[in-house]
Amino acid sequence: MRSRPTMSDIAGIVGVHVSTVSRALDPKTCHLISPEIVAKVGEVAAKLGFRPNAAGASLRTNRSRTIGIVVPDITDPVFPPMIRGVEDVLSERGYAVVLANTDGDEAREAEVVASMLARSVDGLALASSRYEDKLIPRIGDVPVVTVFRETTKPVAPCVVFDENCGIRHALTHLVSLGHRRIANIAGPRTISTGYSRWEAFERHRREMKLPLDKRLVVFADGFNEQEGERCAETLLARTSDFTAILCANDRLAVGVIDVLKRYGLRCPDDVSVTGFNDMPYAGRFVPALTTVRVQQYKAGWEAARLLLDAIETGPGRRGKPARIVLPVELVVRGSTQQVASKAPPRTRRRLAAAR
Amino acid sequence: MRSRPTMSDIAGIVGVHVSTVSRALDPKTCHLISPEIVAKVGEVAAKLGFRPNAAGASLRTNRSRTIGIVVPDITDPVFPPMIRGVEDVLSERGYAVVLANTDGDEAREAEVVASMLARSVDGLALASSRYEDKLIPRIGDVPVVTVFRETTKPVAPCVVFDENCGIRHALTHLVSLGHRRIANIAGPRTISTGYSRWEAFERHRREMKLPLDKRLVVFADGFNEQEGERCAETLLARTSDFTAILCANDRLAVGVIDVLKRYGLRCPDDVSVTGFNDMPYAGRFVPALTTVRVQQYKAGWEAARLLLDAIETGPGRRGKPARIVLPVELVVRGSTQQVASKAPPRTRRRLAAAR
DNA sequence: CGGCGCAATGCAAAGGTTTGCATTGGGCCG
DNA sequence: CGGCCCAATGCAAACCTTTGCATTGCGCCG
Repeated sequence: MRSRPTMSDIAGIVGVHVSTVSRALDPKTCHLISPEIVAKVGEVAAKLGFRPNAAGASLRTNRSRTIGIVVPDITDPVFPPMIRGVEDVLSERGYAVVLANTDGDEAREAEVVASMLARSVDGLALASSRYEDKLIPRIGDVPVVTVFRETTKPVAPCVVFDENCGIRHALTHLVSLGHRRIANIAGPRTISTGYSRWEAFERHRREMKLPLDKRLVVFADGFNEQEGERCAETLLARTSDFTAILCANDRLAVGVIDVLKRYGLRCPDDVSVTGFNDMPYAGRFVPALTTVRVQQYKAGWEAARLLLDAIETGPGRRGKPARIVLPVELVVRGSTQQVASKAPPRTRRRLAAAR
Repeated sequence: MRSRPTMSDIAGIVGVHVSTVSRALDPKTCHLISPEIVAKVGEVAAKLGFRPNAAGASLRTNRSRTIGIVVPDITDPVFPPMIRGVEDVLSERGYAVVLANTDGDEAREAEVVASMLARSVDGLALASSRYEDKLIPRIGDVPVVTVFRETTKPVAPCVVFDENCGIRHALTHLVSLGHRRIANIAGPRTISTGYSRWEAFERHRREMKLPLDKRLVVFADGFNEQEGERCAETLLARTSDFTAILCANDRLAVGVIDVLKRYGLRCPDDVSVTGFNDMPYAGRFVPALTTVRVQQYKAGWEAARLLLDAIETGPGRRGKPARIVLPVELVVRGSTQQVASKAPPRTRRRLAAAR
């Protein structure tokens, strides 16, 4: 069982020095070598099934043609399209992608980033950063971008969505349907999306002169169905004096709708609900989710481009890091509807009956 | 800007040889070194923020503590849970995961596998293999497992589902609802799941003495909604003499249901439809999908264990490779229903009207 | 015809870690 | 008290590639 052929093997066969082989095989340096030798080397390499040993190259060059992607949980449907976007850009340029999940845990994130740095990744795409992130500044000299999220201080380039605009669209839509008492299931404010969607809700609520009622705002501790359920329970325990619920994300909305149903409230007949992200299949749910569409794939795509720029132009740390804001789009579906004129009292009655 | 600290740096500070540092840092060899030195080395390493350079280690040992996962498309919801299962097992043991998509393209798969081999992955989990796979035998001496899929010749260990049992459950369920004329949207027979689900359908159709009608079987070229739509169109163009459609996977079923609706046929009122996989959120679709639940996460988990075994026990190529078959479970939801006594003629009439 | 420059190739070091073998020193047994 | 063994550590090679510099040989210009 011969082990993997190396450049020395090729050099031996062709009868040249190993450095010649190295140059012949590299498109950027093969012009230095006579065409015949380049041809012969290529031929022998192919016959032997030669594959350059990445470890050797990495050791010498301190680069690995590998980048890391860190997400909270690949099982959350918003991430796969983003990851795919990154991979599509990068694999075309010969980069490999190493992936890790953190479950939103800060310590775990530090671990996986360390493990990636140990593997000499050339760049990192973080979709798991917190709004006040302590980790990124300590990463040092490997390029980092954040995707879907950003940090309070612009410490790394980021690709984010126009959250403010998205929330404004959703709220405007609800108001145009006659809703005035609108609850907000907000995301965790420790995460930029959670924070800015909540902030946008408050801003536009004021501007649209909707009534202020602190009971109508509940903060989730995570972006998932379970938290959506918990928050809906909390909300309903406080009051049922609302006709619509704006949720900071689709999965929260799904959980909320489940609880409404459990309490005998129908969506959208009794309560309209909006989500955010337009996650895959959101249009096939029952009810089909009215939500804000974001370009998940594009975000990954842009993040990868940013990363490539940073990697290939070196540490151009001049001025502020780039901040790409992708436009969003409201998608109106079945989970929102014109407010029923007599909705609030009826809601209350049903709720009482369900207890 | 100091570059990354190395073992030499630590050795210099502590005043020992670099090999001593190496041994002190490795849990498997640190018993060879006096406890005081181990402590001091650990201390200095921590202070310096030392991270072993994986390239150096990999060069020396020919192992990288990295494994590769190859999937057709991470955007297909069945894969993320599986990937997560692999990662959970592996990351705990200090392995990193590199991920690649192939879009089911054979050449692309060869490419990404080559790129992973160049990076000295210690193992490969393939969810993209074809039934007659030419690639795996050429991989050589790095352990491979296939997940979700298998090959005709048992050339590598695999983790698959009990497809036969799943199809039997689905078919039994439909028959118990009074369906007799049942169409089959089968998957590509070039893929083991496609092949064995189709084969199981035929076997159990015979055993249950359901009528044989070749027009009722349509083969998809891929497991996605678009192919589901195409196949449904094909089926309807041939005949509408059926009351149920058994689909080889959920995404096909989703596409099928779309087309039925477009033709004015309601699911489940006019036609019952079953899927396979119970992909995430399949229970929230409209109609909620009756389908066969498979353990995606568990499959990844088992695959990772198999891989670890193979990696750590060396090439124990004795006997046939392991074949783990995970049990499945029928999940009855809203897309199937008792056959309407007058369904077939009515179906036909509606179909005619839609044209 | 001599010298210069350039094209093609060789040389050797470097990069960080691991590991078989060598060395040292101390303790223990005979 | 001498010899032996073991524990602790050092030494050096090996893993494979890249790359700055050296070398060679040839062609061309002056």
